[in-house]
Amino acid sequence: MSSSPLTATPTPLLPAKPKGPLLPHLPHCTSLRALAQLHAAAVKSGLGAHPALVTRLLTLCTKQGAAPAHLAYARQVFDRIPSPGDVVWYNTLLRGYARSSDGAAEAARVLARMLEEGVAPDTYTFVSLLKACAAARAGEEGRQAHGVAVKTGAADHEYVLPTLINMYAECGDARSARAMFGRVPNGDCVVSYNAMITAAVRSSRPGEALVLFREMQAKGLKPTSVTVTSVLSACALLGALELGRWIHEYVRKAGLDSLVKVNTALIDMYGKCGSLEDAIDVFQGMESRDRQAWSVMIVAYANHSYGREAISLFEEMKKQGIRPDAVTFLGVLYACSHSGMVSEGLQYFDSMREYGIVPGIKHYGCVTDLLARSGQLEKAYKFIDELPIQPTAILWRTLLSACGSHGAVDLGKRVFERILELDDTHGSDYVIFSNLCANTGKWEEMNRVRKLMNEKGVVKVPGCSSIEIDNRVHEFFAGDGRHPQSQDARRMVDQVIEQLKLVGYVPNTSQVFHVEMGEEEKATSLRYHSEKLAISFGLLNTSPGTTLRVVKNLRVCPDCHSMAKLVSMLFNRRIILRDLNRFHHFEDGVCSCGDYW
DNA sequence: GTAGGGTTAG
Repeated sequence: MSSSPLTATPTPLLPAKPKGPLLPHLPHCTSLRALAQLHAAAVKSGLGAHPALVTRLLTLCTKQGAAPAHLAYARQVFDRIPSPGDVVWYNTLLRGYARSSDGAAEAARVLARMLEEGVAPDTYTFVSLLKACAAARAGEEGRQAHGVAVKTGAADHEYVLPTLINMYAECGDARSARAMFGRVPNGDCVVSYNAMITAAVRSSRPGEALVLFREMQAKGLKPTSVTVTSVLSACALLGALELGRWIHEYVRKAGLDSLVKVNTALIDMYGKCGSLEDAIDVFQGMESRDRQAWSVMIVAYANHSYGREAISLFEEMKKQGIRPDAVTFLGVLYACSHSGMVSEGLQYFDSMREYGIVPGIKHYGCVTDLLARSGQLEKAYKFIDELPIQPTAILWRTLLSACGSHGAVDLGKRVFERILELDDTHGSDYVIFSNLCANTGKWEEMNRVRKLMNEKGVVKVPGCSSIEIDNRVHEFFAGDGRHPQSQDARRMVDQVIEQLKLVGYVPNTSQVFHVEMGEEEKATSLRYHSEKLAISFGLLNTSPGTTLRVVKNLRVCPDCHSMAKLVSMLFNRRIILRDLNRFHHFEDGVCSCGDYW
């Protein structure tokens, strides 16, 4: 610091009439204090509003990653100028607001001042202004900015239109976004398509994203790296492995396979679509990897129940000097909780502090899961109860589900009541608790819960599983016969169950209970759970040694899990079973999750 | 200067 020219008296450093590359040391100075010093000196020598200095100051204060304090300082500098006449100054300041998440109101004030001063906004002005509105989800400011853009004729500019689309989409106004998209001449603008596709993915409408993607291809528009990353996200949401592979092929042909973001999206897609091998291949083939690339691979291992591998990757990442962030730690904690690595998980949780990461609700959720799954149920209850932040129903739900698998009906009742205080609309809470009652013989309590469930009109979603054989996807719903070969599949389930019984398989207790209660329909739907139908159908149509990839979009029940284990051994198949967003790999009677799930 | 990758539980 003592050798820095900034600590010397700054005044002589300022030439009377700065021109050309002003103050050679200025671009290197990033501390607010040093900047303030320079500006004060400039003001003193009457150069406070010198264009080159102001531009330089504003640029430094509003650059990527600038602290909010820098941005506030930029505003101060700007306000000191008696009558700013150069549109570039406004634009530079606005660029700063575009990069912050709460600068929409300030940005709108800057536009107002421009108009007051009679400075005409240009296309750059609107791009930054609209970006600021999008980042802050400020639809009202965005609409006003749009109005001004229309008046000045900037609204249909090739850079402004995609920004408008994005702004409306981010602010939740899909109709206006569509309307802006409709203004694109012939609809042949890749960036506008990208904005629309991205918006669809971000609001969880992956199907819509794919429709747009096909439409742009039909028009002969060439997908860019941005297009493929968004479309890969859509594939990940849908579990569309084949389309994902097709995009991967395109990525290779188009030479986009060296881009870190594209590869990260590929790893994520493969991980979420159930092909861990392909995810690993992409990761290993990368020339360089950033924090997100490492994180996404760790999350993929964790989601496939390969906890040890996730952890060793995390250690390798740190060794290579990449700093983990909040998401990386989520992957690590998740990995620990699914491999029964309780003490390691708690240690990693504590180590977050060393990286200056404040745990969020999701991290607390992982720790709850870690404690609860391993049977430390009271400890988990206390943990949630004493959180520094307000727990959500999700947190209690995690504990309730562990109470279910540990048969802890008394604690389960307390937890169930905590959940109802926060959210009484979630069907699975009633199901888990009533099953817990059934399994522990608390029939009266169980009937009470069922009645409550009917009173609340809780919606039950039928379980659905699909399996792909020879490029055809077969869909099965719990207990029903809508698949043309569902009768074959059912017969196969019965056969499989009979064979499994010989090696110690016991059908679950609630199924037995329903039969005893004369509730045939419920018993049937349990006997023919969608994943059982899909697995059995897979057995009918493949030969030993093949891999069955079964996608279930709801939770897999313990019964089906133990069935899949035995099937993998008895019928010599590898089974990859999707369980919500996780995957279980069954081989030779063993599951990758080690039954920690 | 436009658009893009990773986020608990059930």
